[in-house]
This record gives sequence, C-alpha cells and structure tokens, in this order.
Amino acid sequence: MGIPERREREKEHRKNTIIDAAEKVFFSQGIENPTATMDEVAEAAELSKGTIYLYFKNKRELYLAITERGLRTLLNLFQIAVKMHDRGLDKVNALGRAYYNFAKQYPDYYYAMSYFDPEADEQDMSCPIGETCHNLGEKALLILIDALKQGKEDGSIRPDLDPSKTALILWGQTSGIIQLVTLKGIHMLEAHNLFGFNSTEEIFEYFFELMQKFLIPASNGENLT
Amino acid sequence: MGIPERREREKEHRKNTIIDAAEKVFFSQGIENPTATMDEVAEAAELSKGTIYLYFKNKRELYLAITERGLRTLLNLFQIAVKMHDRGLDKVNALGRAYYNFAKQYPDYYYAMSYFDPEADEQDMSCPIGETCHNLGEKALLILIDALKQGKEDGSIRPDLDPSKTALILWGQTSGIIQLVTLKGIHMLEAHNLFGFNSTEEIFEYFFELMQKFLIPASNGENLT
DNA sequence: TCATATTATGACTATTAGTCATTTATTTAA
DNA sequence: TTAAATAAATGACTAATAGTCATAATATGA
Repeated sequence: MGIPERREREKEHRKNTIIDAAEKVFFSQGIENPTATMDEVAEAAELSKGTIYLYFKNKRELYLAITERGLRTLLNLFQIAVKMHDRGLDKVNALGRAYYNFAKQYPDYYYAMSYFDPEADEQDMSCPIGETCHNLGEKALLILIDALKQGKEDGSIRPDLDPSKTALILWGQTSGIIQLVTLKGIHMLEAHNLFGFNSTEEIFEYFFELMQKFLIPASNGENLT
Repeated sequence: MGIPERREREKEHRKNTIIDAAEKVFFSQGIENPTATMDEVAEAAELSKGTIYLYFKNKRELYLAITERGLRTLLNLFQIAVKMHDRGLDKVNALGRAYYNFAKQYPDYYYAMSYFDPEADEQDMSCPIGETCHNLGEKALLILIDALKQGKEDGSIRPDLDPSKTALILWGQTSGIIQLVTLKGIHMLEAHNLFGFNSTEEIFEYFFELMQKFLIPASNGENLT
C-alpha cells in the first residue's frame, strides 16, 4: 500500500518545485517584481499554467507559500538564537538581532512576510497555508515570551514586566524599526544624512541600547503594570 | 488675462473631484478594495475613463493623491498637537497620540499611507505627487525633531538624547506599534486574548508609558550617544 | 462666423488571472 | 496483457481591467 504515500510525496515535491520557480520569478528584477506573471512561473517550473493551478488555488496562495518559507527560516534562526544563550535578557537580545539579520540576509522573504500580515484578511486565513503562516508567527512570538519569562526568573530582566505584553510591544517596535531601516526610509535616511547615524546598522544598535536599558532591572525600581 | 487662471482653478477643482470619486471607490467595501477599477472611479466622478487619465498618469498616481490627502491630514493634527502643549516632552507625547488617533479615525488614509512608503520606489518618487508625499513625511518628522530639541532645552527630556536619532527611532517604533494594533494583528491579538491587555488602546498606553520613562531625565543619568 | 486650442469621450488594445474540455500517463483488476 | 478507471497535465479559451488614441464637443479670440 505504498503507492498513495509515494504519490503524496511526489505531489509535495512538485509543489516545492513550483514554489522554487515562483521565488525565481517573483524575486527577480529587484524586490516585488510587479510584472511577475503566472505564465512566467509556469515556464520557470517547466509546467503548463493549468498545472500550477492544480497545486495552488491562486496567485495569492502561491505567494503565501513563499511567505511560509520565510517564516520557517526566521523561526529556525529564532530557535538557534535562544539556544546560544543562557540568560533571558541575552536571549531577548539575540532574538532581536536574529530578526534584523534575517531581514538583511533574506530581503525578499522579509518583503514577502511584511505583506502577509497587513493584508491578512479572512480570505488569507481560510486557506491551509494562511493558517500555517499564522501559526508560525505565533510560535515566533511564543519564543520571545518564553525568553522574557526566563529573564524574569533568572533576574536578568525587570520583575515588574508582563512577558506577554512586553513581547507584543517589543515585537511591534522592532518590526517598525526594521521596516524603517530596510524598506521604507532608504531615500529619506540618505536625504537626511542618516539622521546623524553613520550606517543603518548603527540605527539598529542605538535602538538596541534603548531596549536593553528598558529591560534590565532598574536600580531604583519603578513599577510597570 | 484672467482666463488661464480660471482654467487652472477649474483644472485643480476637477482633479479634486476625481480624487473624491477615487476615495469613494477605493474606500468602499472595507479597506483596500481590490476590485476597485478605474471604470468605477470614472463613473463615480461622472466622467469618462479617458478624462481620468488626462488628470492622473495612472492608477498608482491617483492612489498617491489619496495618500497625499492623508499625509496633509496627519500633518495638520501634528501642528495642532504641538501647539496645545508647552513642554517638549508633552509635545512629543501629543505627537505620538495624534499619530495613533489619526490611524484610528482615518483607517483608510492610514492604510493608503502605510502602502506609500514600503512601495516607494523610484517610479513613485519621480512624479510630483510622490515628491510632495515625501516632503510631507519629512515635515512631520521635523516637527518631532523640533519637539525633542525643545524638550532638551526646557529640561523635560534627557539632555543626552540626540534629537534626530531619537526622532527616527521613535517614529519607527511608534509606526510599528500602530501597525500592529490597527492592521496586522487583529486576529492574532484576539486569538491570544489581547496578550493580557484589555483593549487595543491599553496596548498603546503601555507603550506610551515606556516611551515616557525613556524620554524623561533619569535620576541616575546614564549616557546615550 | 470661422479657425484654433483645449477638454472630453468611449471604443479599442494588450495583458494576465483563472477555467475547463481534452489529452496523456499511471494504476488496477480481470 | 489489456482494457477500464483513475489521476495528472495541457494549453486554448474567457473575463476582467489598465491604459490608449482617433474622434467629437466645447470654449476662446479675431
């Protein structure tokens, strides 16, 4: 009874072939190639267009499949990052850096991902790939929450911080900074001579310093809900 | 010789009519109606499609014109916000709140704007409207920089902060949080019972508290470049 | 009133996402 | 081995829509 299983494997393999082709096409000609067509994807995959639609409901779903790959990559980096450190604070730091490095190393994936969430409507979520993406995003956030929890326990992070709330804030802030540095403001930054920064890396380091100061236990501890 | 002037005025007026129509069409059916067509815009404007293209180079430029309106609205709110307060710190606070309120009050404009920057490529910038948007964004940032400068002078903000750098960081962080709260994570937030928050407003308030703590002069002043 | 310049029109073209009747390949069972 | 049944693949086709352009309508000025 191995035939259905083999078929399933082959199906999965073909799916991946198509995603490979889609990445080639979507990522070519600079980021977010707006002229990428399904015909091009089909040609790159050496399949007919109809076949593509046998494996993916529509273009958007194919795009989501790329997003999923990006999320898996990021999650991997997160898992490595937390393993490399012992104290909670160091883990949180490493997670932030991992996020930034991911955006720099895989700008295409990052770009795809940054389009996933904002556009995430019911339609997106109602397909299996959409759900998977959602779950991967949650997993990443959970890693951050755990690191914060651990930091409270080992004393490297202020005891008055709520891990969930703080994780959410950190996530939002960090995303914002990364987006500013990597996508948006390249023109703006250059026009302003980087706002006094010598490099985009320095912007992120500065931000990091601030986060650090916020996370560590204060000598004159004040309370935050 | 008043005829050319009148013509110019009429042209401007017609342009606005078209933008009005475009807003009606683009903003209908929930945010980012992907089925909004130029034919619909033409019909809403009671003009033929060809005429639309007499006033706007393409769909993207029409979309940018909406973005411009959003930016002008935000800039107005910023100008009001700084006028309402005396101390630099209070101005900075008010600016953050103005940004958040803008996103809540004009979600469609906010959505349009959040697509302006990420997609801003050479093409966008090479048209007059794109440049105008760029300049409006810069103006907004300058208001924030000025507020920070003033805060340093009047002692309400830590003297060791660099206004430009800090403004950039604040801008990025705040955008990230607002995006998280207003666009992205609605599903995620709800799935997690708001991560311990009782409302999205509370998330923003929490964030705000943190910012406050970061901005005010520390009793045991540490140095930040 | 006529010639010129400006503004408006909508039928038309080009592009591309998505479909579906038909063909090809594989599996099953007699 | 072969024929029926099932699954996978094809590509010509349809529908939708951004953008064009030859033509028409309107306003201006002499």
